[in-house]
Amino acid sequence: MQLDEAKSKFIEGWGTLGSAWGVSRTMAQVHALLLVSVGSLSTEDIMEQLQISRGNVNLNVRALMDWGIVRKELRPGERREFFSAEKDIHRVATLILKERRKRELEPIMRVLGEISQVEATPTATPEETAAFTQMIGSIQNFAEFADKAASTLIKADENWFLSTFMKLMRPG
Amino acid sequence: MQLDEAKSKFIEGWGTLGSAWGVSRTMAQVHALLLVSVGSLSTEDIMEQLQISRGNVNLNVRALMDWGIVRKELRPGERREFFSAEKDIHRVATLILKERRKRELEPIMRVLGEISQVEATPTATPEETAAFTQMIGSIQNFAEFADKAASTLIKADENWFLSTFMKLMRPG
DNA sequence: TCAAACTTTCAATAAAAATTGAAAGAATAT
DNA sequence: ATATTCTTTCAATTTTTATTGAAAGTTTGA
Repeated sequence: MQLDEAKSKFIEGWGTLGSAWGVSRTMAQVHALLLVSVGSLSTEDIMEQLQISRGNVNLNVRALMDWGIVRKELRPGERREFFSAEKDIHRVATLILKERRKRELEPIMRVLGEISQVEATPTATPEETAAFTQMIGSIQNFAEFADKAASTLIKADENWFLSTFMKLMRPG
Repeated sequence: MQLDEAKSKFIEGWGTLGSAWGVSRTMAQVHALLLVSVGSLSTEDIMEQLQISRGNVNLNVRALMDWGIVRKELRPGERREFFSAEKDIHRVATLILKERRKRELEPIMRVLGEISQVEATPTATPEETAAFTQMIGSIQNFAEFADKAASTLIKADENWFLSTFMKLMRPG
């Protein structure tokens, strides 16, 4: 397979994966393109390679910068902006986890906290109320567990990466 | 807060969370409704409580059954079907992880495997090709790591649940 | 200060996804 | 065999989300 074809397949696959996880296809594709590009790309480069409009590129590179996984790069003597992706995939994962935790875990935890203080009323049987409280409690517990697990995971991943890196540095 | 209000807030919150993770809002809401309902619900119950059409209910309960987190329940002497959600949240998480692994991890792994055999051509510099191969390799490694971590996590979670359960069973 | 070279914004438009509802299909009882 | 009750399907529609492109905004150099 040729490099260009391989890049296209990656961009397509990454886009599909993204949209399955609630990231817009184009945003994931811009990310993919920057991941497999050696230097940094200008808005026009991205427009051309993905066949999308200027506004769309601008929107998506800014979103990617909000996630902390794409950086703006300024070249001396050039007025226009260039963009490059964080290439360390472990850092990418960490940054995405942190951001999703803030955007999605925290809001649902707040809701769960609020509704866990449901009071017994004549409208609802005590059994119903108890069952509800128990379900919410177990979801809260699980969310806490998942949150801690994710933190541990990030650390484990860093260690794993480090040890792999060390092995590479000291082969044989 | 009253039970009804709390249930509504949960359904809304779960729906929002779902759509952030690539699950349709309505599907997540049907799941949420079943999670906080004590018995099992009929199609009409769901239609009424979520104010959605019959076809929509049918589509979404079947999708939830595909995920293995909702079951069809038949009551003796009743012709219509009733639905209930898996209430053990750890099992829910396990089932969702398994399904997403199959649906999303496996396809992207296949693509990564294919494109990792990119060959050097006159069109692309060796540096470009090498950089690409390295990036794909690190994504493959990471995906494998994440996959193993998820399996471990599920087991850890089961143990955690078991130990919590044991404590509850032997209090004081 | 002005012009040139960019970036950003946003109303209009297009595309994608979700939803409806009625008709067709199944299963069960009489 | 027919009626009844419920489930499933799917073309049409609605809603939501993404995209465009041109105008407005910004920065830099002369």
